[in-house]
Amino acid sequence: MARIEAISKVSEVKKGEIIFREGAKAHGFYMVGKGKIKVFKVSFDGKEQILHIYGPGHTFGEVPVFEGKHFPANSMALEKSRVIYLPRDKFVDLIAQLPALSMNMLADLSRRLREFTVQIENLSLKEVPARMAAYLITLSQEQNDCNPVTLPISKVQLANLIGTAPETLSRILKKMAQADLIEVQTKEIHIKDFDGLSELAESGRL
Amino acid sequence: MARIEAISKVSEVKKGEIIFREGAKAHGFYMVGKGKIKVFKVSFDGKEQILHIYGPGHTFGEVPVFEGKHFPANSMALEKSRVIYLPRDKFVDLIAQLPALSMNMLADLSRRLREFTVQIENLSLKEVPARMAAYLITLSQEQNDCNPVTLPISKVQLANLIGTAPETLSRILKKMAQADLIEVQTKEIHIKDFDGLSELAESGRL
DNA sequence: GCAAAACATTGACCTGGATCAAGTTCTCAC
DNA sequence: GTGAGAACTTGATCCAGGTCAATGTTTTGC
Repeated sequence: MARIEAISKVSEVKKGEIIFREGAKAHGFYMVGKGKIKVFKVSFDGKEQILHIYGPGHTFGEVPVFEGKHFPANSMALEKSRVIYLPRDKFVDLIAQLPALSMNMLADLSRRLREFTVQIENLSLKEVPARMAAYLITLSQEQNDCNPVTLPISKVQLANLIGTAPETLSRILKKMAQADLIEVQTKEIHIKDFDGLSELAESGRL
Repeated sequence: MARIEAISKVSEVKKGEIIFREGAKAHGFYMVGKGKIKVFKVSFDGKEQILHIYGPGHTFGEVPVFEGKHFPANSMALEKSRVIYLPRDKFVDLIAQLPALSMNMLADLSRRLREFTVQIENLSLKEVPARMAAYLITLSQEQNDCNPVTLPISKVQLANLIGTAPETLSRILKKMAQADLIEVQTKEIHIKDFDGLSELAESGRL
């Protein structure tokens, strides 16, 4: 960590600020120090699909460090954040010196590949209610099973993350509440029927 | 390569044979020697989404070598194939001895992450005609721009790869032919309007 | 070389979810 | 605190594409 810090450069970014754009030439990658960063794709007509949201301690934008020269997606701060920049060349030197670091990177990239397989499965094989249920379950686990869970992002962003429109998300939360699965209060969601939600995430229809 | 061969074990698989199932404990990973292997997810009600199809020389199933213990998806031979099995432990030893090998692995995993971002973009932000056009363009590049291109897989598998139903695929190929973009003859597709196809892949509506 | 199975096409129909439009409720800068 | 602008909800409408069913065409195993 100390050696990584020695080669890094910190910068503050405002909410809504772009860190990098898809296709831009990459000379290094980033780590989140504080705040939330979304990595996302944009369609021809402006629709957006979030690939991942990163919080403190997570790195992002590493793909072009190891392969290709350009970023495969865009990134933007979802709130006032601090990001740490790591120049490619110096990081590659560091990897050569520290074999453990390369094993960590391999594990990290593998974990992301696993996450992407889940995201592809969700987008292609599940309907919106199932994706939403799956998201709530993941969220509940991340927030160590406390109840109610707190949505960490706006519902517009959440819609972009699970691949739907805000209107649809709104309707589905309402239906989930009507089915006594959850109780929604702005950003707080109380999970009333965890098993029911799991079933919905697996196989379900609302 | 010689060192890799020394630790590997070859086996022949029939068309339709499963190599590994999602969730199965992994003790190593695979390389294709001959034939075609699909890696795919299956939904609760049996629908299938192909994540990738691997040909000779490509490795697959590495994710659990570096992270987690279980395969994140299923794999099956699309035709009579030969696969080479590489035991995890011996491969990890090899990586420790050969730093260049770990850089190759990092590049390989990064390339796949890049491919998955494209697949997520396609599934979430593009309609079926655009996905099909994009597939044809990729295929044409893979087959060094020769015309006509040859579909390497059945249309059922192709539908599972681009995330649609065979019926829809059929209708879209017909529409593309009507729009004078392509000419279809069983597995041969002659590309008549490459630019039109590119436009369709980017932004398009048919 | 032929039968059976797998693959592919076509038509009719239905539905999940996107889009558009119009309100309502939050939130945050001043 | 308050007002402007996000963010969110709700209703009405529409359509891409999935499903079902029937038929035609290739491929394959023997």
